[in-house]
Amino acid sequence: MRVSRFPIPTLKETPADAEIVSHQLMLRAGMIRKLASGLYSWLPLGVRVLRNVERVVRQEMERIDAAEVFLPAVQPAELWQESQRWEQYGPELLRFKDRHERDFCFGPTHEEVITDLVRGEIKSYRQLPVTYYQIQTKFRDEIRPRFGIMRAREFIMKDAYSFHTNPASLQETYDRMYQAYVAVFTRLGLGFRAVLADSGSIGGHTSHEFHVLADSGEDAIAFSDSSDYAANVELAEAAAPVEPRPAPTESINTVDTPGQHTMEALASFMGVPTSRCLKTLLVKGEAGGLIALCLRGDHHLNEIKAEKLSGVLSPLTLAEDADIRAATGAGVGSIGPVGLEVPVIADRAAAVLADFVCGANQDDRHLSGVNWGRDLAEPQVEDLRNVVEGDPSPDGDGHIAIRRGIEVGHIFQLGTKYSEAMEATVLDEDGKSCLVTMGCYGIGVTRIIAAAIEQNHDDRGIAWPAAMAPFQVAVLPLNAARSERVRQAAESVYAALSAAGIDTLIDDRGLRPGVMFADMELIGIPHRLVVGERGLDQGMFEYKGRQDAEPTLVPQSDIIDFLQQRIAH
RNA sequence: CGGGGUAUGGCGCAGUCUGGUAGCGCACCUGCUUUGGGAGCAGGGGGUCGGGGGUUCGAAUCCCUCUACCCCGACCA
Repeated sequence: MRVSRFPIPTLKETPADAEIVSHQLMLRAGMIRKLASGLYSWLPLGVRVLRNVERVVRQEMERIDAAEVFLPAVQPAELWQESQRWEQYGPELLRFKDRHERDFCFGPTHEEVITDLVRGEIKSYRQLPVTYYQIQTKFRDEIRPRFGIMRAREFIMKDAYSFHTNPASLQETYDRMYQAYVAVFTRLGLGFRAVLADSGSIGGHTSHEFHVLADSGEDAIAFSDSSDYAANVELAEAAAPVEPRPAPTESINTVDTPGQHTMEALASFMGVPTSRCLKTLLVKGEAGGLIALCLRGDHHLNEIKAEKLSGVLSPLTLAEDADIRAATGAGVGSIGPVGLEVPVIADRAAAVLADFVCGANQDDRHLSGVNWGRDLAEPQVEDLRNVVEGDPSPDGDGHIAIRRGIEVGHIFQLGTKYSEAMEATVLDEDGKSCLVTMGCYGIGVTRIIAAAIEQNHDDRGIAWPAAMAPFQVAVLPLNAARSERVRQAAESVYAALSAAGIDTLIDDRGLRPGVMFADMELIGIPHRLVVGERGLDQGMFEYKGRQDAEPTLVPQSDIIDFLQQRIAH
């Protein structure tokens, strides 16, 4: 392509409302422009990157025999009512009516549509297993779109759905899909990890997320420092302390604690570490009453773990202030489990505290020297908290380290959640009707692009991994307007590279060298070829890789071979 | 939705407190010079100051109201 006919509107200045580097660079490189909150137009350069990512994804899907489909973005409410998700999904689901006042939504995902398709088309176990996939625009009305393309409302996703007669077959496809994901992210040149994950609202059980490791990531990933254990912090088990609870040494005592409403303030006021304080949270129970959740003062509640406990309302809902006062006689900040008339569930670490500090259920008063089993009943003990750096690894090998990750893929074993709700059945060998078992597998195609930039940039701009680069080579003629020799040499090498099947961009804008250099570095073209009088006098082109410190001279006659080799690895 | 902030030419900003009819840098257009790391000089075009209402002789500036966008928290590929 010629830059004169392939507009790349680069920006010298960083747009004020772009927070993270990938967002800034995508705007500056002229890949995207914002239309409205969470909605972006893709310019020609961005589209080329997008197509490259899609191509790799398609190839790896085809390699494991997944078949591509294209599904409606607009979906009828009836389908979502069948799966119960019309009610469950909440305001994130963009709903609207057509001219006949019929309810529709813009698909945030396609489980319902694909299940509907399959139940109509697949009748026999002989047709299974089968895997469909789609690469399409989806829409989620995010509470807070941010970070540009990273958390947009409209985004492109690859979703695959597999259908089976039994869990073993699902496991087999799941494993192949896992390997396909490893292949996709490896080919795209990303530093990533597969981690154990929660399956969330989509349902099902076994689940892995694929995360690109980056400090700007929105997810916290727990790793073992000595084994290959990796899990989303949401899911990582906090092992029970090995040390037993110490014997009580203090007696219970009521202390006036005016104005001490945070754990930090309370701990310093009482002269104890926050790890000797007990934090009590009141949440709504399934039966309508309240349930007290107790944690060590230095630990944080894991809401996903909490809402999975029987008796606790899901989704987890904190009690209203009025209900808290009615149940405890005090306000938030002064509540504790002693004398409380509601069920008490303590985190494993909180359950081995002795002589601890907790709220007295009277405003501005706390208790010190409190002990389970002596001053109040032994609580129900559960894993309630987020793991923290230094915790023992749940697999018993090593200790937990926590890093940030960008979730770019997620695979689930759905089981029969959707087939049951939507009555997707096939006839088995015995001619009996049985529910199909499903898996689903997502890749955030647009998000991958932002994640790749987070991992591959420097102070000059983007440095694309080869598989994503919008062009492989940039040909830069210096002073072509003054030198017919330069112009012709540049045109002929451009033609030769293009003929050799190499994606090449020639900067024929006739700008000063510095501008071309800066633009090509900003947009991240991996290989740069400078054509100037100086080099031509020696029969040379000047080559520089995006990450190279110094250019190298390459004989004109060798240039195609030379570049093909560079591009190949 | 709660808390904080912003809105002035394509982009980045000043001007707002203390009302007097809009400015700077970059970008854009023309000409000349220049040309191996974002050129120089000269000339030029472009803004209902987010919308509506009000106060005033006069509003970017003060008051009311609406909207959009950004940041911090709860949602997810």
